Parts: sequence; structure tokens; C-alpha cells
Amino acid sequence: MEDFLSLLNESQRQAVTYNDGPSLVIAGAGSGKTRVLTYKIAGLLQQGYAPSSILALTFTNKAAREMKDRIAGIVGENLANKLWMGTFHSVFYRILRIESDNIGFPSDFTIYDSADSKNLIKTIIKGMKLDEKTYNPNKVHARISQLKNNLVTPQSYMSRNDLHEVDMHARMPLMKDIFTTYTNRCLKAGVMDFDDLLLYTNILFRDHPGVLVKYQNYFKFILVDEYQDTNFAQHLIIKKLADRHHKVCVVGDDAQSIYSFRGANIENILRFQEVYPECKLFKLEQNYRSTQNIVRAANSLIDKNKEQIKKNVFSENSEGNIVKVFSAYSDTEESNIVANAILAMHQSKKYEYKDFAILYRTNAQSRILEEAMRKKGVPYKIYGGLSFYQRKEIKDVLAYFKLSINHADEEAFKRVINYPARGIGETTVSKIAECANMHNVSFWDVISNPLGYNLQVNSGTALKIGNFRMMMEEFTAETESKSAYDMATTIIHRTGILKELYQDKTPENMTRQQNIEELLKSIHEFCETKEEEEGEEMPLLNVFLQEVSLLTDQDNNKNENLDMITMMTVHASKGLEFKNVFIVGMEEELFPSNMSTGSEESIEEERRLFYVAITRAEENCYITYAKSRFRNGSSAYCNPSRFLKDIDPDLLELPDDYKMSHGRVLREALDSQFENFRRQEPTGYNLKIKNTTETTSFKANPPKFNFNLGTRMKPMSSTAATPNPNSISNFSGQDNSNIKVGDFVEHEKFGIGKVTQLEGLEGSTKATIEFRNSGVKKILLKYAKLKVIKG
DNA sequence: ACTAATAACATTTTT
DNA sequence: TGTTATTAGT
Repeated sequence: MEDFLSLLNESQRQAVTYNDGPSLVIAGAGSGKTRVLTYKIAGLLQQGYAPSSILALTFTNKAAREMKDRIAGIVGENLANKLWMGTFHSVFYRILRIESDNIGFPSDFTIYDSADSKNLIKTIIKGMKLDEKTYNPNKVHARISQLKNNLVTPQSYMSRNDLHEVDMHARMPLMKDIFTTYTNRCLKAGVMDFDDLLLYTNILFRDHPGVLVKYQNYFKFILVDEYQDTNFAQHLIIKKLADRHHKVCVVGDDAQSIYSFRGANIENILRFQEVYPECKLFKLEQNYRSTQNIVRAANSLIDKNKEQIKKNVFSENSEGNIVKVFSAYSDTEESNIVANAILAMHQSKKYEYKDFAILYRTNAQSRILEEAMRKKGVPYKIYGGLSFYQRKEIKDVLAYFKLSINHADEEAFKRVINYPARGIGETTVSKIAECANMHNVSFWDVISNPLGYNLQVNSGTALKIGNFRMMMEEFTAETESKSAYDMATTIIHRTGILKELYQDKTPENMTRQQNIEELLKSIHEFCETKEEEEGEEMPLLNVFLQEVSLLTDQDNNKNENLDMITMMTVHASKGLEFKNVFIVGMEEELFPSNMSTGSEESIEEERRLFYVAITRAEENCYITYAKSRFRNGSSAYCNPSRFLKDIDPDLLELPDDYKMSHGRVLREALDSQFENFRRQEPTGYNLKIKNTTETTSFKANPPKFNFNLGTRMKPMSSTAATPNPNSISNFSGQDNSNIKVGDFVEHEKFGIGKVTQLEGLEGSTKATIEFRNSGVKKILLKYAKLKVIKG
């Protein structure tokens, strides 16, 4: 304990060592929040708290994993692995499965992601013959999500006139019926959506006091990361669980609350002290990330927000440069300015490409930036867009997994019933749907007993349905005895997915093949780590599914070390840091978004978003805006963002032409601007632009290569390696084809061993290896990370 | 039942 | 503009 306390500053140390009751840790940007959390947990473990008595909740799997790793580094893997540490959703998914009997769900209920939820809502709206424009499925989904986040069930909705009035006002008087039907359909299908995981946890604790007491006693200490992003459902779960021991520590920064549109309630952190009057407040105010001028600029901005917890964030780093603003005539020019600036700074040898990030408000802005980077030869990676697990081919395979585990899963059923095409078309599916809804049973129930439910199909179709059913039943039977990886390969072979994908060589198909390969690889890795870490003999498919259903792309950070600039939305940048940050598109209607200019609260949230963007920068922060921009097909004129006026003019270097359009409005800004000119030192990079012709003045050397240096994190159509169309075996990157019986090999995890047997076909050879310390293992060569050593 | 063509549509998105 | 969803046609 003592040894790591010396690594903390005074306020960090106080926050870490106080464990007598509830505490609120306000952690300013870059103030070492994760450090406090990890040391606190490590300290609790060293004090003798059992790891299983500590509940630590995060918002991303990545955050949980990183924290667990750091704790493992202090107290060892054994203890760290036993912590209840994970996302809200994964932890309570686990608990809900254990307690499923109490809430009327099967123990292996599956998860609908937001796309599944929206699909179901859409079919319900269609089924009710409602107009899809007034009952916009996206809006309905958002509303239902909002209701659930506030713990409104269809039952309690009825007794709430205020809620109904809101929906009447939105011209959706039948919201209640859609909500009810949606809830019933999910129940019937044995599925929960993301919001349900929190809602049903609350229902479980509300209706089963014995269960609540069990977990209250179990969790002696509760920690919550990013508390400013919790919603009401999450707040209440924490409150209930902490009700016995009161040892709850929440960490967060109200100034970085940017997810209210998803139900996060900033009040949770603002009013935490009212909920727990005996609460201790700790403020982490020293920023270790950014220069003083960046911290000051950010402070001056966030100061304009009314609702916030007072804090004095400061930096003792060097003073650094002030924030520089550049204007461009168009979005194209803006992109070129940024690309040229990056090239210039890179060529000065002071920075690598990975020291740069371009942050924007909307994903749509990435395209034009991407183009500029490609033209100038700046290597880049883009985060965002479709996540791996949302890809069609991945969802298709996962749907087979889900349906094998849970026959009732309606969305999974609809997804795979005719994929690959087996002649069960739209009409047949709607007949099944009709039947199922009429008898209030699942789709699977209908095809299990077509005669009993009077399903009207011709004999040919009936046969096809029967075949599908038999195939699925075989899968289900096999999931009991085969490992997740074996099941996965079985399924993609026997369903014909593989054949389908390897039929033609369109570029889209090639990336699909690669994605399926990637999925298989990850399942294999999953099985390996489960075997090693948890000693599970055979990790089953349902175990994999439980984990993968709550996984997102944020967890794939394998490209982290490549020397490329990063492009992402400001939202996606939260928690990250870069030496140089470019915030682009700083215009009215875009940042703040025109969707958020309605209320003061949403403007404050946009301002916090801007605050998050600025505080990502360690050394230099640049802001750009364009005077015209292509938006929704046509070019539109834009004005600089109002937020530029919120930053202390002494800490901002505005472009000359800012006064042309804002001279009258911004006298003070301009006055100080002139002062700045006099006392500002040149930075070494001539980034300033005054007019279009001068843009060329910092045009960097032309790119040496003409081909695309940029890579997207998840290419939709990629020019990457071509997999062998006849086998699914050569994408893993491991070439272990030279391994022979008798060789000595070294495995990343199992250590040194001797190959005693090889079996199976080429491409999927299994090797039996006797490891010196890890025993005998059978390993698939194509995935194994093996090194041959001379024996 | 599948493909091609057209219309409609567009924030942010830790799970 | 660029994507996505529905519709018409084969």
C-alpha cells in the first residue's frame, strides 16, 4: 500500500484512502482518475477485502479490462480476476441469468442489440398498420428506451398521465400499445434489450427483497467509474446495492457529461451529495495531461455553463501555446489546411503521425478529411461507422449462435430462416409471424408444430421448414458437448454460409470472408483464454455468446501502435489524449449541432462536448471552421461557432478575417487579438492563413507515394489480402505449416512443449503438444502463436 | 424471390 | 452527398 501511495498527489491519496463511507470523486480532465480507481481497489484488496466483495462498474469493456490489468499488476492476477468488475450491462446480465427464475426469463436468455430492437419495433408498427412517418421507428425506440431508463414499465405507464400526454403531444397516442407489445414480444422471445438489463435488475431487486439482501451483503464495496454518464436505472441499482454498507465511491466529471441524449442524467453526479448526506467529496484538480494554456482555455469555456460542481482545474506543465483558430473558405480547404499543418509539423521531426488527432462533431465530416489525408499522403485511421459486430455477415453468424441457444429469439430467427437462401421467402415468414402472434407463441413454436397452429404452407415449403428446424435442433444438441469454436465452425459449414461467401469474389464478399475469419479467430482466442484463466475444460457457445453480445468495437484496439493520425468524433475521443488535436467544423449548426440549439441544457451539453475536445490535447490545440460546407447534398454558408466567444480571448488566436464577419459583435475579442499579434511568438510552423493564396504557403512536399496510405479500422471494401476461396484457413497470419512431430515449440501462454501428434486436414491441423509446465494441449495450428525452437 | 431502380433520409451512440 | 429502404419489374 505505502509504496504506491507515494505515487499520488495529496488529493488523489485522500480519495484513495478514504473507505469509511460514501465518497464522490470529482476528477477533472487528465487528473489521474483511473490511477485513483485502480489504487483504491488494489488498496482494498491489500486491506483484506475479498475480491468477490468488490463491485466495480465501468461503461466500456475496454475500461474494465484496462483497470483489471493494472490491478493485476499490483496485487496479482489471481485476486484481480475474482473482482466483480465490468460494465453495468455485463455484470447485471450475469446476475440476471443467475436469478432468472425470479423474473420469468430463461437462464440463457439472449440480447437484442439496438438494431434488433428497432427491427422489432418496426414490425410491430407495421403490424398495427400505423403510419411509419408519425410513428417513426427510431423515435419510438428512443422513447421506449427513455421510458425504461426511467424505470417506466407498460404497467406503470398507464398510471402516468403526464407520460401519456407527452406522447399525445408528439402525435403518438398509441405509444403505450407499442410499448406493451414490444415488451411482450421480448418476453415471449426470451430476450432482453440493453435497457432491459438495467430495468429488470431493478425489478428483480424491487420484487425480491431476499435477492437484494443477498447482493447487498455480498458487495461490501461498490465503485462506479464515469458516474456523470449514469442514468436513473443505474443510479437506483447502485443506491439499492449500497444501502447496507454505504461504501460506495463514485468517480466522474460533470464537465464531461456528454451522453444525455442516451439517457445519462447529469443530476446523478450533481446531486450525489444530497442522496448521501454523509458523503465525502474529493476533487482531483491537477491536470497532468495538458499545457497550462490549454487547461485555461478549457476552463474559460466551461465556466459559461451554469449547472456544475465548482472546481479549479490547473496544470503545472509548461505554459505552452494558446489555442489557434483557422478559418477556411470551404470544407475542402479546411481539410487541406489540417492535412498541410500535420505534414508540416510531422516534417519538423518533432511529432510522429500518431501524435495527431482530428476531432469532429459528426461522422459525416470524416469523408472529406479522409480525402485530403489520402491526397497528401498522411496515414490515418478512422474510428466510427459500422462496428464489427453490427456487420451483416457477423450478425448473421451470431444469429445462428443465438438461435441455437435460444430457439425463441425472434430477430435471430427472422435473420437466418432464409439465409443462406433456402426457399423460405417473405410470404412464408409473414405467415409464420401471423400464426405466432395469433396464438401468442414464438416463431419457433409455430414451426415446431405447424399443424397444431394451422400454418398454411404448401408441402414443399413445409419440408424446407422441417429441414431448417432439424438443423437447428442438431446445433442445439451439439452445443452441449462441443466447444464454442467447434460449434462456430460446424455452424458456418453446415448452414452453407461458407459456401455462399466463397462463391464469388466481389470485393464486398472478400471483406465478409475476412470478417468471418476474424470472428472465428476471436472465438478461438476466447476459448483459449477461458481454458487458461478460468480452467474451463470446454468453453461452450452460450458462454461466448454472453460475452460477445455486450461487446463493441471499442474493444478492438489492435491498431493502437501504428504510426497514423486518428480521426474520430468528439464523443469517441472521451478518455483519450493526443499531443496535437485539431477540432474541425467549429461552426454554428454543426457545433453546436442544429438539433441541440433548442434548450439551454442541450447547449450546455454541446459546450461540455467542446470542453472534452479541447482537453484531449496535451501540447497543441487547433480549431478550424469553414465559411461554406456541403451538407445534405448542397453547399451552405456557415458562421463560426458561438462557442469561440466563450473562450477567453487572451487564450485564443483568431484568424484575421474573423473580424470581417464578427467585428461588431466581438470587439473585445478583436482588441485582445491585436495585442496577441504583438506579443505572440512564432511557433515554428507557419500555420496561419490569411487568404486563399496563402494557403499554398504551407503546402507540404507532395506525397512520395501515390497509393493509399490510409487504412480504415474497419474497411467496407478493402484492397487487403485475398483469402483462399477454398478454405477458411489462411487468414490468421500464423504460418505454422512447417511444424512437425517431434519439434519443440514455444507458446505465448503455455510455454515450451514438444509436438507429439499432428491430425486433421491441411489448413485445420490440430497439434498435440506436451508442455513442460502446462500439460498436454490440443491446439489448432493456424491460430496458435507458436515459435519453433530447435530441440 | 431476387435484382435494379428510385425515393427518402440524414447528430452524437460507452451497452 | 451518400446511404438505406422500399418498390417495381423480371
